[in-house]
Amino acid sequence: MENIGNLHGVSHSHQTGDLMSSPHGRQSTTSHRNLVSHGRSAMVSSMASILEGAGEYRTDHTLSGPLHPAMTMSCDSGMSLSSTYTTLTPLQHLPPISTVSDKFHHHPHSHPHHHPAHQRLTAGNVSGSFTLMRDDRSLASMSNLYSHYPKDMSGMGQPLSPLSNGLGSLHNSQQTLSAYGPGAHLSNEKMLSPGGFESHAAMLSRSEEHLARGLGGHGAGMMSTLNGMHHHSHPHSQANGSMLSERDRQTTGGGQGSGSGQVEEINTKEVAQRITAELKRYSIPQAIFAQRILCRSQGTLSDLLRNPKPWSKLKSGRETFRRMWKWLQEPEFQRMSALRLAVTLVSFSR
DNA sequence: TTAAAGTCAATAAA
DNA sequence: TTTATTGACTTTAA
Repeated sequence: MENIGNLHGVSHSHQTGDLMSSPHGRQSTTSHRNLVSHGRSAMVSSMASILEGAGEYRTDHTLSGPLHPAMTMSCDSGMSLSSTYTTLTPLQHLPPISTVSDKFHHHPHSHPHHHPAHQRLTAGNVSGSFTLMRDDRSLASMSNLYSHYPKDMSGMGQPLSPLSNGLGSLHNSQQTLSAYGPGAHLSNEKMLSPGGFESHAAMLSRSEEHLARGLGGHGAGMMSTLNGMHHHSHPHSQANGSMLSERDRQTTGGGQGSGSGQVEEINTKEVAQRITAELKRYSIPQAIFAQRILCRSQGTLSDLLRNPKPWSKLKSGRETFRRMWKWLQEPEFQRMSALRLAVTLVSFSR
Protein backbone atom coordinates (compact mmCIF):
# COMPACT_ATOMS: atom_id res chain seq x y z
CA MET A 1 0.00 0.00 0.00
CA GLU A 2 2.70 2.27 0.61
CA ASN A 3 3.54 2.13 -2.95
CA ILE A 4 0.19 2.98 -3.79
CA GLY A 5 0.46 5.84 -1.62
CA ASN A 6 3.26 7.15 -3.60
CA LEU A 7 1.55 6.77 -6.76
CA HIS A 8 -1.17 8.40 -5.26
CA GLY A 9 0.80 11.30 -4.61
CA VAL A 10 0.80 12.08 -8.15
CA SER A 11 -2.75 12.41 -8.51
CA HIS A 12 -3.03 14.17 -5.39
CA SER A 13 -0.80 16.79 -6.33
CA HIS A 14 -3.63 18.76 -7.47
CA GLN A 15 -5.05 18.65 -4.15
CA THR A 16 -2.07 19.71 -2.49
CA GLY A 17 -3.31 23.10 -2.26
CA ASP A 18 -6.32 21.95 -0.56
CA LEU A 19 -4.48 19.87 1.78
CA MET A 20 -2.43 22.62 2.86
CA SER A 21 -5.32 24.59 3.68
CA SER A 22 -6.82 21.91 5.64
CA PRO A 23 -5.07 21.54 8.82
CA HIS A 24 -5.90 18.06 9.30
CA GLY A 25 -5.27 16.78 6.06
CA ARG A 26 -8.45 15.13 6.35
CA GLN A 27 -8.61 14.95 2.74
CA SER A 28 -5.40 13.33 2.33
CA THR A 29 -6.44 10.82 4.72
CA THR A 30 -9.41 10.34 2.78
CA SER A 31 -7.70 9.47 -0.27
CA HIS A 32 -5.77 6.97 1.47
CA ARG A 33 -8.66 5.43 2.85
CA ASN A 34 -9.87 4.59 -0.47
CA LEU A 35 -6.71 3.30 -1.67
CA VAL A 36 -5.89 1.40 1.20
CA SER A 37 -9.11 -0.10 1.65
CA HIS A 38 -7.73 -2.42 4.06
CA GLY A 39 -5.47 -4.64 2.31
CA ARG A 40 -6.81 -7.71 0.90
CA SER A 41 -4.98 -10.28 -0.99
CA ALA A 42 -3.52 -9.31 -4.24
CA MET A 43 -6.17 -10.83 -6.18
CA VAL A 44 -8.72 -9.42 -4.09
CA SER A 45 -7.20 -6.15 -4.28
CA SER A 46 -8.01 -5.84 -7.84
CA MET A 47 -11.52 -6.47 -7.12
CA ALA A 48 -11.44 -4.35 -4.21
CA SER A 49 -10.25 -1.61 -6.26
CA ILE A 50 -13.23 -1.85 -8.28
CA LEU A 51 -15.36 -1.46 -5.40
CA GLU A 52 -13.45 0.68 -3.32
CA GLY A 53 -12.29 3.03 -5.66
CA ALA A 54 -9.34 1.58 -6.05
CA GLY A 55 -6.71 0.58 -4.63
CA GLU A 56 -4.44 -0.46 -7.06
CA TYR A 57 -5.19 1.14 -10.05
CA ARG A 58 -1.92 2.44 -9.51
CA THR A 59 -0.40 -0.78 -9.17
CA ASP A 60 -0.45 -1.03 -12.70
CA HIS A 61 -0.09 2.46 -13.19
CA THR A 62 1.49 1.67 -16.31
CA LEU A 63 -1.78 0.88 -17.56
CA SER A 64 -3.61 3.37 -15.75
CA GLY A 65 -3.33 5.74 -18.50
CA PRO A 66 -5.14 3.67 -20.90
CA LEU A 67 -7.82 2.65 -18.86
CA HIS A 68 -10.93 4.25 -19.09
CA PRO A 69 -13.03 4.25 -16.27
CA ALA A 70 -15.95 4.15 -18.10
CA MET A 71 -17.52 1.41 -16.45
CA THR A 72 -17.16 2.36 -13.06
CA MET A 73 -19.46 4.96 -12.56
CA SER A 74 -17.92 7.47 -10.78
CA CYS A 75 -18.07 10.48 -9.22
CA ASP A 76 -17.97 13.22 -11.47
CA SER A 77 -18.78 16.49 -10.72
CA GLY A 78 -21.69 16.36 -12.71
CA MET A 79 -20.85 18.77 -15.18
CA SER A 80 -17.73 18.66 -16.77
CA LEU A 81 -18.69 15.95 -18.95
CA SER A 82 -17.72 17.54 -22.02
CA SER A 83 -14.63 19.01 -20.83
CA THR A 84 -13.71 15.98 -19.13
CA TYR A 85 -14.15 13.96 -22.00
CA THR A 86 -11.79 15.95 -23.81
CA THR A 87 -9.19 15.05 -21.53
CA LEU A 88 -10.16 11.59 -21.64
CA THR A 89 -9.76 11.12 -25.21
CA PRO A 90 -6.19 11.76 -25.34
CA LEU A 91 -5.42 9.63 -22.52
CA GLN A 92 -6.99 6.58 -23.51
CA HIS A 93 -5.35 4.63 -25.99
CA LEU A 94 -7.79 2.04 -26.27
CA PRO A 95 -6.95 -0.70 -24.27
CA PRO A 96 -6.92 -3.99 -25.66
CA ILE A 97 -8.56 -5.02 -22.72
CA SER A 98 -9.56 -8.37 -22.57
CA THR A 99 -11.71 -8.40 -19.70
CA VAL A 100 -13.83 -6.20 -17.85
CA SER A 101 -11.85 -6.60 -14.86
CA ASP A 102 -9.00 -5.08 -16.57
CA LYS A 103 -10.80 -2.06 -17.15
CA PHE A 104 -11.94 -1.99 -13.83
CA HIS A 105 -8.90 -1.99 -12.26
CA HIS A 106 -7.14 0.31 -13.79
CA HIS A 107 -9.17 2.94 -13.70
CA PRO A 108 -7.49 5.87 -13.07
CA HIS A 109 -8.15 6.22 -9.83
CA SER A 110 -10.26 7.22 -7.86
CA HIS A 111 -10.41 8.72 -4.87
CA PRO A 112 -13.76 9.62 -4.71
CA HIS A 113 -13.98 12.34 -2.49
CA HIS A 114 -12.24 15.40 -3.01
CA HIS A 115 -14.55 16.60 -5.46
CA PRO A 116 -13.96 20.00 -4.77
CA ALA A 117 -10.48 19.40 -5.26
CA HIS A 118 -10.62 18.04 -8.55
CA GLN A 119 -12.63 20.58 -9.92
CA ARG A 120 -9.77 22.69 -9.74
CA LEU A 121 -7.46 20.28 -11.10
CA THR A 122 -4.73 22.36 -10.96
CA ALA A 123 -2.30 21.70 -13.14
CA GLY A 124 -0.60 18.90 -12.03
CA ASN A 125 0.79 17.42 -14.99
CA VAL A 126 -0.11 14.01 -15.09
CA SER A 127 -2.17 14.20 -12.20
CA GLY A 128 -4.40 16.51 -13.94
CA SER A 129 -5.12 14.05 -16.51
CA PHE A 130 -5.86 11.36 -14.23
CA THR A 131 -8.09 13.33 -12.31
CA LEU A 132 -9.99 14.36 -15.19
CA MET A 133 -10.40 11.01 -16.45
CA ARG A 134 -11.84 9.76 -13.46
CA ASP A 135 -14.01 12.60 -13.07
CA ASP A 136 -15.50 12.00 -16.11
CA ARG A 137 -16.06 8.65 -16.26
CA SER A 138 -19.15 9.96 -15.41
CA LEU A 139 -22.23 8.22 -15.98
CA ALA A 140 -22.28 9.48 -19.36
CA SER A 141 -19.41 7.59 -20.47
CA MET A 142 -20.59 4.66 -18.84
CA SER A 143 -23.84 4.88 -20.36
CA ASN A 144 -22.33 5.05 -23.65
CA LEU A 145 -20.48 2.02 -23.19
CA TYR A 146 -23.48 0.23 -22.39
CA SER A 147 -25.53 1.85 -24.84
CA HIS A 148 -24.01 0.16 -27.66
CA TYR A 149 -24.51 -2.87 -25.78
CA PRO A 150 -28.15 -3.04 -26.13
CA LYS A 151 -27.84 -3.50 -29.73
CA ASP A 152 -26.15 -6.67 -29.28
CA MET A 153 -28.65 -7.62 -26.87
CA SER A 154 -31.54 -6.84 -28.91
CA GLY A 155 -31.74 -10.40 -29.52
CA MET A 156 -31.90 -10.96 -25.92
CA GLY A 157 -34.74 -8.81 -25.34
CA GLN A 158 -36.42 -11.34 -23.34
CA PRO A 159 -34.13 -11.45 -20.56
CA LEU A 160 -34.24 -7.87 -20.20
CA SER A 161 -37.77 -7.48 -20.05
CA PRO A 162 -38.19 -8.94 -16.81
CA LEU A 163 -35.67 -6.92 -15.41
CA SER A 164 -36.59 -3.92 -16.83
CA ASN A 165 -39.24 -3.86 -14.50
CA GLY A 166 -42.05 -4.77 -16.30
CA LEU A 167 -42.83 -1.45 -17.48
CA GLY A 168 -40.44 -0.89 -20.10
CA SER A 169 -39.72 -4.36 -20.77
CA LEU A 170 -37.80 -4.88 -23.81
CA HIS A 171 -37.80 -1.44 -24.60
CA ASN A 172 -35.49 -0.71 -22.01
CA SER A 173 -32.70 -1.96 -23.88
CA GLN A 174 -33.58 0.12 -26.73
CA GLN A 175 -34.35 2.92 -24.61
CA THR A 176 -31.05 2.96 -23.34
CA LEU A 177 -29.76 3.51 -26.64
CA SER A 178 -31.91 6.19 -27.68
CA ALA A 179 -31.85 7.70 -24.44
CA TYR A 180 -28.34 8.48 -24.54
CA GLY A 181 -28.52 9.43 -27.99
CA PRO A 182 -28.91 12.82 -29.22
CA GLY A 183 -31.44 14.39 -27.42
CA ALA A 184 -33.44 11.62 -26.63
CA HIS A 185 -34.53 11.29 -23.22
CA LEU A 186 -35.93 8.32 -21.98
CA SER A 187 -39.34 8.28 -21.56
CA ASN A 188 -39.18 7.85 -18.24
CA GLU A 189 -41.52 6.05 -16.55
CA LYS A 190 -39.36 3.31 -16.85
CA MET A 191 -38.87 2.13 -13.59
CA LEU A 192 -39.55 3.43 -10.49
CA SER A 193 -42.09 0.99 -10.07
CA PRO A 194 -41.09 -0.26 -6.86
CA GLY A 195 -41.39 -3.75 -7.34
CA GLY A 196 -39.76 -3.61 -10.47
CA PHE A 197 -36.40 -4.47 -9.88
CA GLU A 198 -36.49 -7.96 -9.27
CA SER A 199 -35.16 -10.42 -11.24
CA HIS A 200 -32.30 -9.46 -12.90
CA ALA A 201 -29.79 -11.06 -11.06
CA ALA A 202 -29.57 -13.82 -13.39
CA MET A 203 -29.59 -11.69 -16.27
CA LEU A 204 -27.10 -9.51 -14.84
CA SER A 205 -24.57 -12.06 -14.95
CA ARG A 206 -25.29 -12.51 -18.50
CA SER A 207 -25.26 -8.91 -19.18
CA GLU A 208 -22.04 -8.51 -17.57
CA GLU A 209 -20.49 -10.93 -19.80
CA HIS A 210 -21.73 -9.17 -22.72
CA LEU A 211 -20.67 -5.99 -21.38
CA ALA A 212 -17.32 -7.22 -20.94
CA ARG A 213 -17.17 -8.22 -24.43
CA GLY A 214 -18.75 -5.18 -25.67
CA LEU A 215 -16.63 -2.96 -23.73
CA GLY A 216 -13.59 -4.58 -24.81
CA GLY A 217 -14.66 -4.14 -28.27
CA HIS A 218 -15.60 -0.90 -29.59
CA GLY A 219 -16.59 0.48 -26.42
CA ALA A 220 -14.10 3.12 -26.53
CA GLY A 221 -14.96 4.22 -29.91
CA MET A 222 -18.48 4.45 -29.09
CA MET A 223 -17.81 6.43 -26.19
CA SER A 224 -16.19 9.08 -27.95
CA THR A 225 -18.83 9.29 -30.42
CA LEU A 226 -21.57 9.39 -28.09
CA ASN A 227 -19.88 11.54 -25.78
CA GLY A 228 -19.92 14.10 -28.28
CA MET A 229 -23.46 14.43 -27.79
CA HIS A 230 -24.12 14.86 -24.38
CA HIS A 231 -26.42 12.40 -23.61
CA HIS A 232 -26.62 12.25 -20.16
CA SER A 233 -29.68 13.92 -20.13
CA HIS A 234 -31.62 10.96 -19.61
CA PRO A 235 -31.94 11.30 -16.08
CA HIS A 236 -34.82 13.09 -16.08
CA SER A 237 -37.45 10.86 -16.15
CA GLN A 238 -39.08 11.04 -13.16
CA ALA A 239 -41.63 8.79 -13.52
CA ASN A 240 -43.57 8.17 -10.68
CA GLY A 241 -43.41 9.86 -7.68
CA SER A 242 -40.00 10.53 -6.92
CA MET A 243 -39.94 13.74 -8.51
CA LEU A 244 -42.09 16.27 -7.21
CA SER A 245 -42.21 18.30 -10.18
CA GLU A 246 -42.64 16.45 -13.16
CA ARG A 247 -42.78 18.78 -15.85
CA ASP A 248 -39.63 19.46 -17.29
CA ARG A 249 -37.91 16.45 -17.61
CA GLN A 250 -39.94 14.97 -20.08
CA THR A 251 -39.64 17.60 -22.39
CA THR A 252 -36.25 18.07 -21.84
CA GLY A 253 -35.40 16.54 -24.82
CA GLY A 254 -32.80 18.54 -25.97
CA GLY A 255 -32.12 21.24 -24.05
CA GLN A 256 -31.25 20.70 -20.86
CA GLY A 257 -28.97 18.38 -20.75
CA SER A 258 -27.01 20.76 -19.42
CA GLY A 259 -25.24 18.89 -17.44
CA SER A 260 -25.31 17.74 -14.29
CA GLY A 261 -28.64 16.76 -14.70
CA GLN A 262 -30.61 19.34 -13.33
CA VAL A 263 -33.29 17.48 -12.04
CA GLU A 264 -35.75 19.70 -10.61
CA GLU A 265 -37.09 18.38 -7.53
CA ILE A 266 -36.51 15.03 -6.20
CA ASN A 267 -38.51 13.42 -3.57
CA THR A 268 -35.60 12.68 -1.39
CA LYS A 269 -37.47 10.49 0.90
CA GLU A 270 -38.64 8.29 -1.81
CA VAL A 271 -35.31 8.15 -3.47
CA ALA A 272 -33.79 7.20 -0.19
CA GLN A 273 -36.26 4.44 0.26
CA ARG A 274 -35.72 3.13 -3.17
CA ILE A 275 -32.03 3.16 -2.90
CA THR A 276 -32.27 1.41 0.36
CA ALA A 277 -34.49 -1.19 -1.13
CA GLU A 278 -32.26 -1.76 -4.07
CA LEU A 279 -29.19 -2.04 -2.03
CA LYS A 280 -30.84 -4.59 0.06
CA ARG A 281 -32.27 -6.44 -2.77
CA TYR A 282 -28.98 -6.86 -4.39
CA SER A 283 -27.01 -7.02 -1.27
CA ILE A 284 -24.96 -4.06 -2.16
CA PRO A 285 -23.26 -2.60 0.84
CA GLN A 286 -23.73 1.04 1.44
CA ALA A 287 -20.06 1.56 1.38
CA ILE A 288 -19.82 0.29 -2.15
CA PHE A 289 -22.68 2.25 -3.44
CA ALA A 290 -21.63 5.33 -1.63
CA GLN A 291 -18.20 5.26 -3.07
CA ARG A 292 -18.84 4.02 -6.52
CA ILE A 293 -21.94 5.83 -7.36
CA LEU A 294 -22.07 8.74 -5.07
CA CYS A 295 -18.51 9.28 -4.22
CA ARG A 296 -19.37 9.70 -0.66
CA SER A 297 -18.53 7.80 2.43
CA GLN A 298 -20.64 5.09 3.89
CA GLY A 299 -21.56 7.18 6.85
CA THR A 300 -22.80 9.93 4.69
CA LEU A 301 -24.93 7.65 2.66
CA SER A 302 -26.34 6.01 5.69
CA ASP A 303 -27.35 9.32 7.06
CA LEU A 304 -28.89 10.46 3.85
CA LEU A 305 -30.81 7.31 3.50
CA ARG A 306 -32.13 7.40 6.96
CA ASN A 307 -32.66 11.06 7.32
CA PRO A 308 -33.20 12.54 3.94
CA LYS A 309 -33.77 16.20 4.07
CA PRO A 310 -36.43 17.70 1.95
CA TRP A 311 -35.23 18.83 -1.40
CA SER A 312 -36.02 22.37 -0.60
CA LYS A 313 -33.64 22.34 2.26
CA LEU A 314 -30.79 20.94 0.37
CA LYS A 315 -28.07 22.92 -1.18
CA SER A 316 -25.07 21.25 -2.53
CA GLY A 317 -26.36 18.09 -1.08
CA ARG A 318 -28.76 17.90 -3.94
CA GLU A 319 -26.05 16.59 -6.10
CA THR A 320 -25.86 13.49 -4.05
CA PHE A 321 -29.52 12.87 -4.41
CA ARG A 322 -29.33 13.53 -8.07
CA ARG A 323 -26.81 10.84 -8.40
CA MET A 324 -28.96 8.46 -6.57
CA TRP A 325 -31.82 9.45 -8.70
CA LYS A 326 -29.89 9.01 -11.86
CA TRP A 327 -28.77 5.69 -10.81
CA LEU A 328 -32.29 4.66 -10.23
CA GLN A 329 -33.11 5.85 -13.63
CA GLU A 330 -30.57 3.77 -15.35
CA PRO A 331 -31.71 0.61 -16.91
CA GLU A 332 -31.38 -2.06 -14.44
CA PHE A 333 -28.71 -4.02 -16.00
CA GLN A 334 -26.78 -0.98 -16.62
CA ARG A 335 -26.91 0.45 -13.24
CA MET A 336 -26.36 -2.77 -11.56
CA SER A 337 -23.70 -4.21 -13.65
CA ALA A 338 -20.91 -2.19 -12.31
CA LEU A 339 -21.91 -2.55 -8.78
CA ARG A 340 -23.05 -6.00 -9.11
CA LEU A 341 -19.92 -7.13 -10.65
CA ALA A 342 -18.02 -5.45 -7.99
CA VAL A 343 -20.02 -7.05 -5.33
CA THR A 344 -19.72 -10.37 -6.92
CA LEU A 345 -16.08 -10.11 -7.16
CA VAL A 346 -15.83 -9.18 -3.64
CA SER A 347 -17.79 -12.03 -2.51
CA PHE A 348 -15.52 -14.21 -4.40
CA SER A 349 -12.65 -12.86 -2.64
CA ARG A 350 -14.11 -13.59 0.63
C1' DT B 1 -17.82 36.33 11.89
C1' DT B 2 -21.40 33.18 12.33
C1' DA B 3 -24.44 29.64 11.04
C1' DA B 4 -25.88 26.08 8.21
C1' DA B 5 -25.01 22.49 5.05
C1' DG B 6 -22.36 18.63 3.64
C1' DT B 7 -18.86 15.26 4.37
C1' DC B 8 -15.54 12.38 6.32
C1' DA B 9 -13.67 9.12 9.28
C1' DA B 10 -13.75 6.76 13.48
C1' DT B 11 -16.24 3.86 16.05
C1' DA B 12 -20.27 1.89 18.19
C1' DA B 13 -24.02 -1.20 17.38
C1' DA B 14 -26.32 -4.89 14.99
C1' DT C 1 -19.50 -7.52 8.03
C1' DT C 2 -22.62 -3.89 7.40
C1' DT C 3 -25.07 0.00 9.12
C1' DA C 4 -25.80 3.88 12.37
C1' DT C 5 -23.99 7.60 14.97
C1' DT C 6 -21.26 11.39 15.83
C1' DG C 7 -17.52 14.87 16.35
C1' DA C 8 -14.60 17.51 13.49
C1' DC C 9 -13.80 20.01 9.55
C1' DT C 10 -14.63 22.61 5.01
C1' DT C 11 -17.42 25.35 2.23
C1' DT C 12 -20.79 28.67 1.37
C1' DA C 13 -24.01 32.15 2.26
C1' DA C 14 -25.76 35.69 5.16
